[in-house]
Amino acid sequence: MPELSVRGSRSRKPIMVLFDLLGRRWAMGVLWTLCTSGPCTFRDLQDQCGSVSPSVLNARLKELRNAKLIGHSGQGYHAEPLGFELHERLVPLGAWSRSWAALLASDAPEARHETAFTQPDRSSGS
Amino acid sequence: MPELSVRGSRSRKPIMVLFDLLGRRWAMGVLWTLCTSGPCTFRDLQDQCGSVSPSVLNARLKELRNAKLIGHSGQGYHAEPLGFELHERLVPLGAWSRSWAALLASDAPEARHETAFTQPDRSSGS
DNA sequence: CTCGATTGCTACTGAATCAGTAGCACAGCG
DNA sequence: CGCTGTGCTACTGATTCAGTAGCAATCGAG
Repeated sequence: MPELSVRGSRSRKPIMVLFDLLGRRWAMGVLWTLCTSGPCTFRDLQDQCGSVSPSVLNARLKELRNAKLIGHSGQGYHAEPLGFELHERLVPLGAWSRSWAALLASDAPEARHETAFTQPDRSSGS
Repeated sequence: MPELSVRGSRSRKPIMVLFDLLGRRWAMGVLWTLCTSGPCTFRDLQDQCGSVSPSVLNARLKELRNAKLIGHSGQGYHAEPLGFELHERLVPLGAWSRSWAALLASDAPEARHETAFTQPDRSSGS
């Protein structure tokens, strides 16, 4: 029963519980898409998020639904009030991320092929 | 070379790049700890985050450093200006998470053993 | 310098999660 | 009935994570 042992939100602090929920592949992306692109169907979400695996998408959808962040109606999936609230707190991140990305790009122009974080090497100690 | 192929931040949008960076185990937790508990050593971080694997912690540390969010001095690891900026945007999440957790707890008091998201089961026992 | 303690980090194994593909059940339409 | 669209599950292989052990370097004490 890995449900009650592994991802036990290592802490009781709500912020850590939230980080545990959002710190999963596509969790924030799905919420963001649902809040910015309006209601989407399962397959719309797959397409807009870059062909996520249906298994993973379904898992995130269930978790997000259990967290009361999103819901599912006849028109597809949609963000619920709580989800929009969280999204509101995430919006500043979107603005900040742009200046941050610009700074990173200007600081290491030749190193930002893809992710820019997972460098192949950082040798040259000291 | 998984560095340039897998986690390609499925999108070019900075927000998705950021979500890709933060959407990993302990990424946000490490930054949060560094910003709230001040400079920490490698092992302090391990302890305060709940015994993270050194391999994973080291990976997050490298990514966060490449992202210019944190740095490493003689006194241990510490958040850099950029990291504090991001933390500032994360603080509202902390406040919101508390009311959210309270709502979730009052809505399903007997279901919030641990994570409250990963339901133990949903497919009738067969 | 040697001892012991601390720090930063790597290596290894097994488990959990993720990606990618195929396919099924159900509903609406002609 | 056949066709299309939607929601979702199952399966396999790859990636990531957890947990443990251990090593090189550093620092204070003797």
